[in-house]
Formats: sequence, structure tokens, C-alpha cells
Amino acid sequence: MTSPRMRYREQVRDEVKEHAWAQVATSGASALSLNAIAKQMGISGPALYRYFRNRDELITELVLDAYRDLAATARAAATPKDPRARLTAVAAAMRAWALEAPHRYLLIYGTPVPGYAAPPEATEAARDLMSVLLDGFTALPDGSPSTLNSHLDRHRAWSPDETAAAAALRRALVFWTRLHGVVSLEVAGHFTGMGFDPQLLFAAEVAAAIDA
Amino acid sequence: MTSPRMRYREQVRDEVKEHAWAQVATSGASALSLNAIAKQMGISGPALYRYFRNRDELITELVLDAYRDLAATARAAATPKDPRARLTAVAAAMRAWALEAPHRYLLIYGTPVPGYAAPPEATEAARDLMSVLLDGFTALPDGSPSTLNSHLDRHRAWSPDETAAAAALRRALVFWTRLHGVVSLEVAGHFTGMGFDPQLLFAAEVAAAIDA
DNA sequence: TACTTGCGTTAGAGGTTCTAACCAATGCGA
DNA sequence: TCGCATTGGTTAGAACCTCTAACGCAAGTA
Repeated sequence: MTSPRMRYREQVRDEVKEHAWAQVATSGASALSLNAIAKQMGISGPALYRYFRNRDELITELVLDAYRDLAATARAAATPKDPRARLTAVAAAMRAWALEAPHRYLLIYGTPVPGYAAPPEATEAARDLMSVLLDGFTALPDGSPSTLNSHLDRHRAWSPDETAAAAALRRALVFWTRLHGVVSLEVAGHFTGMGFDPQLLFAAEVAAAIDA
Repeated sequence: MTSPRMRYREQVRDEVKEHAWAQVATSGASALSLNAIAKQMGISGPALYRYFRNRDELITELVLDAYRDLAATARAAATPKDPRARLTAVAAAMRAWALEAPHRYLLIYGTPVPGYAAPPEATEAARDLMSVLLDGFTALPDGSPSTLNSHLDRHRAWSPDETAAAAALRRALVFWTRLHGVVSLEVAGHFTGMGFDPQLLFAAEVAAAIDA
């Protein structure tokens, strides 16, 4: 099924994406230029439109790749048997992933392009990530009681696990938002100049979220 | 000191900014076009360069205005005597401010433009905002003990209040990151389609942060 | 009243995305 | 093995964008 043409096509697409990532890393997604990528590859601008319908499609692919990579990274880090240690490891892996390439994280969680709708595959990857978190919390006692529990019990459409306890849903959600709170401020540079060590704040928040 | 020319200049600058805000709200900051603004104002493109050195300078002004407005909004909401009620009110006001104009919030806390350095006035406004939070927590008992406290006590350069207790610093910081965690995901649309009510999650997180 | 300063203009350079039209080469079916 | 459709490259060009240069008019100032 993989005709030589298909193979070549995939190869070129990958090469384009590689250059795109390099450009995103240095100049951000908003400055991504198909023309510049073409020039780097030694071909002429419009040639790229044989491989990507337009700039948005390329960016969408990058977003999707990032989503899937983050989910895979989280899942790969979930090795410890003890749920607490597992969640801690997952959190650390996610932060490391974000710091490794800040703009990759921001491509997912930063300013969205208005009018841009995330493709279904993105929500799928998001669910996959959530299931890693949920897996940790279902193996843990309920945590402190919360009025949120019953609400989430009634609105659990987003949950990757139909049978998960409401308390686990709540804690996974909170884990996510708190982790994102610290990491997103860190990668966006809002801590620079403040003087403290973000790592310590992060660790404290993760520990608190695990017992929330 | 306000010569008629100065007055006119300020008036035009304000009008430009108004159009810029409208454009940011609908198409995001990355799509902001000086040319389009000029056309809307009935003048020709390059004329705007008499008022703003370049596109970046305009955006910087928008960012600054947003920063100051957020800080002022938070301060204005800090009316209740009871510190808990005060912090709750401040949090609600900040969330409302974000939801009122998502792109205004994202202009501050979203994806930063690489190579863009926040002007000193921005950090000033950030400190002002922080002082509102700090004011709430200094009026509250220390909360749960944390290893972070001593670290922050040693790295308190960012604190608007020299004499604030380390525990208050920690809790203000945590309040900020948690609030941002929920609000930023909400305004970026990451909760849409999940089905639950972000308001309830927010309220729960604020309550938890106040007692952190 | 004379003059400097500031604000507007158009022209244009150089960048972008993306479409249209064309051509060569590649791989596939007959 | 040959013919041909498909694919991937090309250039030209339209319609945007930012920003500079050069110029002229109309203000406020001395």
C-alpha cells in the first residue's frame, strides 16, 4: 500500500514539519513562514502547497503532534507502582516536556488562534492524557470532600473512564489546572526576575494537588 | 503643558488603540494590522507611524493598558472587610475581567512574542496586582506549613511588601497560579465541550487556595 | 508675519500567503 | 515495454502586510 510516491510524500512532509518546529522554537508559531521553510529546503514557495493545503493545516499538524507527544510522555512516565509516586513522576515529566520546548507547550495551551477549532484528534489526545491522571487518582482515597464532586458526577462526558469515582474526576481536573497554572506562567516567562525557584513551587503544588 | 497638538496627538493615539482592541478581540493580537486600522480611521497606512514607532510599540501599549486595568480591577474589588470575602471578591473580579475580553487576558498571560521583553511598567503593574493579593493573606493566619516558606523568605525580591510573612508570600503566589490555571484554560477554550461548569471549579479552587 | 514643527500624502522595497498556469518526470496499467 | 494520468516542481501574479523615503501643507510658535 505504501507506494514509492506515498513514501516520498511522507518523507517531505516530515522534513517540512522538522523545519517548522525549529522555526516555532525560535520565533513562535505566529512567525511561522511557509516561504522561509521552502527556501531552507531549497525548493520554491508554492511547492509546499502540494503537501499542506495551507499554513493552518501545517500548524494543526504541529498541534496534533504536540498533543500526542505530551500524552505519550505522561504515559511513559507513569511507571511507579505507588499512585502518589506515579502522579509525581507524571507531573515532573510534563513539566520537563514543557520546559524542553516552551513553544511546543504554548502551541497547545497558549493563545489560541481565533476561529481555529481543535480537530477531534486533539480532544482524543487530551482524553488520553486525562486518563493517565485519572488512573493515578482512582488508586487513591477520595481526598477532601467537595461540593464539586456531585456536579462532576452529573457532567462527566469528558471523562475517559465511565466508571471513575466523582472524587477522582475532580482531583484529576484540579491536578491538571494547578499543574498548568505553574507551568504556563513559567514557560511564558512570568516568573523570570522574581527570583524564586519555580521547581520548588511546582513540587509544592503537585504535592498539594495529590492530596487535594 | 498640554498644547493643542499634544491633545490632538493623544486623542488620535487613543482612537488607534480603540480600533486595535476591537481587532484584538475578534482576530487576536497576531492578526493586528496597522494598515487595517488606518483604513478604518480614514487615513492612509503610513500615517499611523507618526503615532506609533511600529506595530510592536502599539502592542506593548495594549499590554500595558491591560496590565494596569487588571490591577485596578482587582484593587477596586477588594472592598470587603473580611479578608476571606475580600480575596474571593478579588478572584471573582479577575475572572470576570478575563471572560469579558478573553484576548485581553491572553495578551498578558498567553503566548509571548519571542524576543519581546516586558517593559518595566508591566512588572510594576504585576507587583501592584500582587500587593492586592498579599494584602488579603497578611490579614489571615499562616495556613498549612510548607517547605516553600523558607525558600520564599530568602527570595522575596518580587514582593511588593518588604515585611510580609513568608507564609503570606507563598499563599499569594499559589493563589495567583491556581487562579491562572483555571482561568487561562477557560478563556483559551480548553473546557468547552467538557460539559462541566467552569464557574464551580473556579469557586472550589479559590476556596481551596484561600486556605492553602 | 515668518518659520519651524508635525501630520498627512504617495511611492516603493521587501516580506507574507496563496492561486493559476504550465511543464517535466515518475510510476502504473495495458 | 509503451502510453498516459498523476504528481510535484516551476514562475507569474494578486492581494495583503510592515515600514522607509521624500514631499507638501497646515498648523502653532516666536
